[in-house]
Amino acid sequence: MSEKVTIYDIAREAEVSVSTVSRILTGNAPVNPETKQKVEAVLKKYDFRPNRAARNLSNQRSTMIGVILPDITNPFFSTLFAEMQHYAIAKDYSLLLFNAMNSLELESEGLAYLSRHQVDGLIFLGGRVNEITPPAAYQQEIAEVSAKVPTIIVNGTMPDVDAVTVCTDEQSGIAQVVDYLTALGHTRIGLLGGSDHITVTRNRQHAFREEMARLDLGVNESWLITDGFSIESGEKVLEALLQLPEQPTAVIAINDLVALGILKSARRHHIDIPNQLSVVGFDDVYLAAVSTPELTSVSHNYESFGHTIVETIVNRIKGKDVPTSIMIDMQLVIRDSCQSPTVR
Amino acid sequence: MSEKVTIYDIAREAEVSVSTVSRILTGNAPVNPETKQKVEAVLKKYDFRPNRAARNLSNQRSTMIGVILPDITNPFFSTLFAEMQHYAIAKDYSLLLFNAMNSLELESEGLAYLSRHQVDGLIFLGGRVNEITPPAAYQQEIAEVSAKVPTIIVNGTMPDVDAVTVCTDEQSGIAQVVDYLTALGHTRIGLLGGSDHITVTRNRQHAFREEMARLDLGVNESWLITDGFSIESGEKVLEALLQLPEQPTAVIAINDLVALGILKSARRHHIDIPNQLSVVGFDDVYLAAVSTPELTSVSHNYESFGHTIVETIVNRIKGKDVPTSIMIDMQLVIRDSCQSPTVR
DNA sequence: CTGTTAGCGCGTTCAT
DNA sequence: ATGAACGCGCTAACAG
Repeated sequence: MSEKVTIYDIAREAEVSVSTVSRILTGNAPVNPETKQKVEAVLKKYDFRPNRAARNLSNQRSTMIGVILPDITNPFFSTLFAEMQHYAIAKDYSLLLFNAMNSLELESEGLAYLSRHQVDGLIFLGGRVNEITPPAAYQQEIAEVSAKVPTIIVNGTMPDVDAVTVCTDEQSGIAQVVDYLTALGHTRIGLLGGSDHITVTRNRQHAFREEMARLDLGVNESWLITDGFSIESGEKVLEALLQLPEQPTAVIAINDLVALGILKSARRHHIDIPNQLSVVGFDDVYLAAVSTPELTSVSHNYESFGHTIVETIVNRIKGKDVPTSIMIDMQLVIRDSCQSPTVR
Repeated sequence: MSEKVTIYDIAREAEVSVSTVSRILTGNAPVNPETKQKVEAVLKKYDFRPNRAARNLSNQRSTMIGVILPDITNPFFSTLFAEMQHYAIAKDYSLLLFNAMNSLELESEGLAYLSRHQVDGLIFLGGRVNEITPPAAYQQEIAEVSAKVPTIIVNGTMPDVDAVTVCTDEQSGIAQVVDYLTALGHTRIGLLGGSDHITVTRNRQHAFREEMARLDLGVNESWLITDGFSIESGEKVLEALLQLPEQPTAVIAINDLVALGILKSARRHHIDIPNQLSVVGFDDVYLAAVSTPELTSVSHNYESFGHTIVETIVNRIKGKDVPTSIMIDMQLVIRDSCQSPTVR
């Protein structure tokens, strides 16, 4: 793989010393314009690429940023990853991905894996950082790693860990949804999906209760049903909802996959959406735009989300000061899955 | 990031030479069991991890395998990637992913990117290797890279390029679908989606014609409608089909996303699936199992698919002989989107 | 079986 | 502004 040509080769051919070549390559020191021209000619003659391993060894860094996430198959993560990679490469960093296959245990292997690779930074999405009370051992692992390498936790937290958190403004996102639904005339609203031990569930439920209270609307606690984050979970929570004596006229799903499950289950029960029930998703993954009906959802701005994450970790790596906590806006995207409640 | 301890440190503490430590680390030479015990004690006392950059520099390799694919957001690619990563790590290799965002141009950047990283091997999925007549420049790029680093092309080809190809047996997959549909009583079958300039489209159309011919069934060429590979494409091709004077009783979609689009469009037109039209997908992505109705599809065995790809590239990297072309079985997965044609 | 030593390719003081 | 020389951490050839 390596083009066997080294800086010695081009130094010889350009009749200068290796240090001069190195200086030109790194731009870390002034070089006479003329000799610079001469060397650069040789450089491009051989299409020279400095050896990465040697450079890493000398620099004591890898210019790689590790990413641990629970499931690259999930459109939320894959979309965000794609954006992050785009910006990372633009900033001359590489993203090394570890897919934990939804296993908190495997995340430990991921930590070891990325450690072995001496990544310069670490981005942790989902998984253990989303646990409301993570096992001490898991917490300890992250604490150790983050003590050595700049770490940023996305949409999660980890007590006693020195990491920057970048979160999307779920509070505002949920508030926007509630405002939208109530403006349509809904007062009976449910919040479906998620898991009780996961922070995003708690956060969104909390935001929901707050906004409902602000509008002087009551929350029917039996309409907060948790089960998980998958399409299957969405099917189940709607089934559960239908068992209840009373039903809401609108439901907010913890994420789009759950919303899609709700849509699927509703079809089976011949419940017309949005006519009989309004449904709102969360995350605005690309599937939201192609479901039937197309799903109204709360969107992360994936581009600026990914940009901010990478920007932040790079700044931390370079030792710049960065806020310990960053918030990204969310935005309601209105499609076809909601309407005013019909009088029944 | 690096635990400042080196093999010199442990050599000193274990009272041996660095080479002995190195030998133990690599297992490349016999070491006295006793001294081995002694050293290993020190090794784990410090939880020693050899510096990767140094090792790479010395070994002239990176133990990284580059992966270029068009869209990590596509469940086919993300699922396959997850499997490949799993096996790669088990074999002590790392996968460095480059997501080309559906741009053939960006693939060139990806090639350069992975080249810079001196990956030991390259896996190319989709994109230019799927073009029936790729631009010469693109072909040239891959030829140059594959001359230096073992390359494997998945479900595609590239003329005049020294690369191993690993393909799934689309021929058999399509045949299984046709056999299944005809066994149900269908004789009027269409094949929807894909693009004319893409090999998989051509291959599957070819397989379709062959199997239909083998069964003495005619192919209505107007029922082969191409548009693309997305959900939106699926919607469009069904719309186009409905414009035709005659319609098939069953359609095979070029992939599951197209099939999902067909399902969506059918709902809008109040076409009951499978009652009025049977639909079969291809790839068996996880969405197939959660659509309404659940989609009958042809499945790659993702696990053995990913395993084979990684196994093959690793063997090539190690200089072992590998077949230049490998075929992976596909398997029909029957769900709810097909039934016997109703008499109309 | 073990120790010594010379690279691997590049960045970087320290002189000049 | 430029060059000589050393260090980064590890492997492997060469002695012993």
